[in-house]
Amino acid sequence: MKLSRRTITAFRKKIYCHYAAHKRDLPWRSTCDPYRIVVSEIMLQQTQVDRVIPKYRHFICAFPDFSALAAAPLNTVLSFWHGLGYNRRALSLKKLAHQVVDLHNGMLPDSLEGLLALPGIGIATASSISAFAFNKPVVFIETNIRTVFIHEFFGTMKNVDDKEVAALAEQVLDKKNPCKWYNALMDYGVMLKRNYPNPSRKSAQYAKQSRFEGSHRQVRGMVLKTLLKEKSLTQKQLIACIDKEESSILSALDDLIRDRLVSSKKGEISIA
DNA sequence: AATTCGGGGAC
DNA sequence: GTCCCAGAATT
Repeated sequence: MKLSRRTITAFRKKIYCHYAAHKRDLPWRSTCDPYRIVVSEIMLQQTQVDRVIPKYRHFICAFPDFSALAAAPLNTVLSFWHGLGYNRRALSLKKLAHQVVDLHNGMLPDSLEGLLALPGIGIATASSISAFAFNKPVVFIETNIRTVFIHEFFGTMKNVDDKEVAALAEQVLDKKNPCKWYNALMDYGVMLKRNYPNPSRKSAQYAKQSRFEGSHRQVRGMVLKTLLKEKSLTQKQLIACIDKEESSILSALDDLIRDRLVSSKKGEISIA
């Protein structure tokens, strides 16, 4: 879809007007420190803003820079992470900090390729960091952005492909102010979701998650939480702590060990 | 292209 | 109860 000059101008004006009136004041918006932007972006992966805010503040306070995070015990990092979910992100983030310190002299790479080479960073996060930390005019899509374009340009159409969304995102991007632009765009998407049934359901990329209650990842979470509290346990003790079938506990434990979140040495199980 | 990974709050 | 979340890594 090729947009006219007038459409582009009007669209930008609408987004920026909404931003001027309803901008969200978020803690990671008051900094350009690449470390803080990285922490916020990783935390925000599949995790709602309201839940990230307090966690982000505590995390930054406890681990103020890459070297502090790299030096911290995983146990401590995970205890700050608890409540955010997707605990592998915490491990990836800590590894990332190590790499930045050891391989990049403490400076976060500012190229997309450099960012993509870091653990836990995919194309969406690499692009977000490029925009928010380095103010680069990259084109990217995440759920709020997808919401805006589907709602504004695709009407009742279903199975809208991200390639079509990206083509629009490229045309309307304010290349002089990418950081501000994307913040404004995302805030507009948040507003839309409050007022309409989630427009992202009309995306070809839309998929509903499997239920959490009774799931394997629920047991994983319980095992990890138990180990954070008890520090070190035998397999038998661990099983006694968790009200689930022994087989599912052991399976979850295996997965956690495979992910290197947990280690088992001489029968003693603990956070890696 | 499909799965898996967490956990909490809004509804 | 259902839905969703500033996605990434693995298969």
